[in-house]
Amino acid sequence: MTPSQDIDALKASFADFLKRKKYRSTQERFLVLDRIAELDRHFSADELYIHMNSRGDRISRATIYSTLDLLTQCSILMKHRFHGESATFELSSRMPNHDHLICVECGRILEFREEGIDSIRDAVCSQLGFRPVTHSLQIFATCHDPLTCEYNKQD
Amino acid sequence: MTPSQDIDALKASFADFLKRKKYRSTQERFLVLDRIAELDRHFSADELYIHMNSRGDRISRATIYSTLDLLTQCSILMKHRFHGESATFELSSRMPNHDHLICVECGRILEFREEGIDSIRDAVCSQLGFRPVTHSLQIFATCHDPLTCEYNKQD
DNA sequence: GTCTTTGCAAAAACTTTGCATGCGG
DNA sequence: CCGCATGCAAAGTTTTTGCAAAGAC
Repeated sequence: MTPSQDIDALKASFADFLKRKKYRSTQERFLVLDRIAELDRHFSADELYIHMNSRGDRISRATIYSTLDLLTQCSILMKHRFHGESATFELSSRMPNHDHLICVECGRILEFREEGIDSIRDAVCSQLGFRPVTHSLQIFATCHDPLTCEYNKQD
Repeated sequence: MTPSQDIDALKASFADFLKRKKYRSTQERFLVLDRIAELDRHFSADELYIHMNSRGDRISRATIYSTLDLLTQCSILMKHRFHGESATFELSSRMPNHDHLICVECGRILEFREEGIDSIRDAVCSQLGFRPVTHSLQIFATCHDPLTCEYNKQD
């Protein structure tokens, strides 16, 4: 999905951010970015930690958390907080400008694109005197067919 | 802000939900709803626990968490997960259909209303075969004037 | 060489669970 | 009175922090 050629662009962008903020360019920070590109899906900090260590990288949770925070600061990563879960991350470039629909019955997460949201975001920001960085729209909904949902206590 | 006459409507709606789901109508559950209406703002589970106990109510965290979950299930409460924070709740009726803009520099949270979001939500749901329950739009942005933001490491 | 970053483990923050007691139906 | 709900404390999760050692500049 993400063409591998994009990874170099992400690394360049990350390197630029680190330099601007006077943070150091360490091997671990770029290794984390590599492995995230490899995963190419939603993931939690701990899932990434397990992925990397089972793959042979020796890296600590502290470094993972710290690097995820840096990557989120510079918008390479998008950080989501869906209900009841630990934080979920994904590459912003993986599927630009998409949002999420969460089934409140079974917890499924669907991705969708809706062009109109960007203009709403920009309008709100200019009205309140802010410069938009990013957004996260979460729609909570139930299946029309309750049989496909597992945890419906009512039926 | 929330007229106190609304509290009875909320209680009736909660009672109805409990009956439908065959949950018991306990004093604690309605007391929690009373105190939430009293707060009339965003709050975390622990803030409510402290509010109630410093007010003289003797209630446990377990009951708070359990009741907040019930109140969220029946849409009386809205549960938000902003970045890096514990879950934040608020009465849905407090300011219907509003969303949040979060300043990524200083963490301020502003509330706003934007009518267009509802139609986007409904369109997405009908397209994907879901029935909308609620939504949460979080816009992350920076102040135009960086001086009003505190944590900007760059300057 | 200096000073940030890392790894490790311990701690903190937040939430859930187990069990005995209490109260709603 | 039966059985779910509560209170308490303990355990579970997720994330952060302190400190010594390693690595970036």
